[in-house]
Amino acid sequence: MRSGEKTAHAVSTRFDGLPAALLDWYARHARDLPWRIGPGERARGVTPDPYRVWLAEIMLQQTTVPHAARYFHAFTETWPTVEDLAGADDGDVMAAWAGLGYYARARNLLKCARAVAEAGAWPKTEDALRSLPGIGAYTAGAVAALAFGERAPAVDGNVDRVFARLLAAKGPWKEEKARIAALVRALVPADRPGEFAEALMDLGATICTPKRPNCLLCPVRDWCAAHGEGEVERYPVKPEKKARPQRRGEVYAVFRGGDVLVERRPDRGLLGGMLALPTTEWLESGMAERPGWADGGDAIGEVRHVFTHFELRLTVKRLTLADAPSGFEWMSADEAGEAFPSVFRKALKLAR
DNA sequence: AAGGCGGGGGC
DNA sequence: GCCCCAGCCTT
Repeated sequence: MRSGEKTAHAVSTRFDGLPAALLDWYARHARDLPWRIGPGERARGVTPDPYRVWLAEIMLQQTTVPHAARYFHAFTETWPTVEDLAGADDGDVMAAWAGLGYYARARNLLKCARAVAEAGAWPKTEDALRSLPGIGAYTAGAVAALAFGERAPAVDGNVDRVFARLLAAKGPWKEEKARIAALVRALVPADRPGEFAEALMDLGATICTPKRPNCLLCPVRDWCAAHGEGEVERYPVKPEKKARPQRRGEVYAVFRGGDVLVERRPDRGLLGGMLALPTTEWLESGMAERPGWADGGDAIGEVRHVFTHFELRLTVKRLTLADAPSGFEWMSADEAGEAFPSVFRKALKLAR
């Protein structure tokens, strides 16, 4: 027997009964989330609004449920349909996303909404969804399964962890993830792909947690190789992370009455497209050049902020100017504070 | 294939 | 402090 056949056959019987056991558990323990319809409604043929499913999935990328939920309510209140969002002002959307992070998501959110509004309808297959801005492998599968009932897998960090444990996956993490993706695709039940996706995510979020998993309550424990080994928390085995370097710079809180000086950051790169305070470059060593108009300000303190790949210490200087330097403009400090990403919110709060 | 890209909460 | 989280895009 060729190894491919052997693997495929082993997979097909190894997890017999797991989807049914998982769905049975989900019928009793599904989380009630704002973008979901319950198992009961789904059984009566109700399907969720693709716009709400998509919006939630984008917000949930690398983001916790409680954090995303607050933004989900605000967005659906302000822009109830994808056509509403497509017609929104860019700055309004970026301001509404402020504080949620990974701002390329918001830029792609608008691109995607406008593409869908222009087309007049959502693409309804995994492959077609995958080609839209901001929709990758996970989100395409999730929207296809949840909103359109396609037999597609939704493999996120939760599902990777669950299957790393079921398989006691000891190999290189990249290879294990590819193996898991293929396995989950093969296991999706044709009649209930959306509930299967939600069930796996709920299992990962509430039972098969990163720390102290609750194996006693796990509906798929009988299939779990890691539980058999008695070392569930050992999995998944991920590559080591690199240390975060330190960067430093200055940021300027420049006031004119109740207004503060702001700029719009370029669309690419860190905090791209976001409203910002004037700042020097942020360097690991050496002193960044200070703009001439910023000489003479009072250093009033320091803010620290952690980004994905570096830690930042910013000296905050406060000053007043009569005229806005080229490239900057005045905005009410209250309004600016709402539209800033977190690092500039911290600096403004310190300076006020 | 690897690295850039936010932010908050749990422990 | 360190960990992780409903990942995607660019190079």
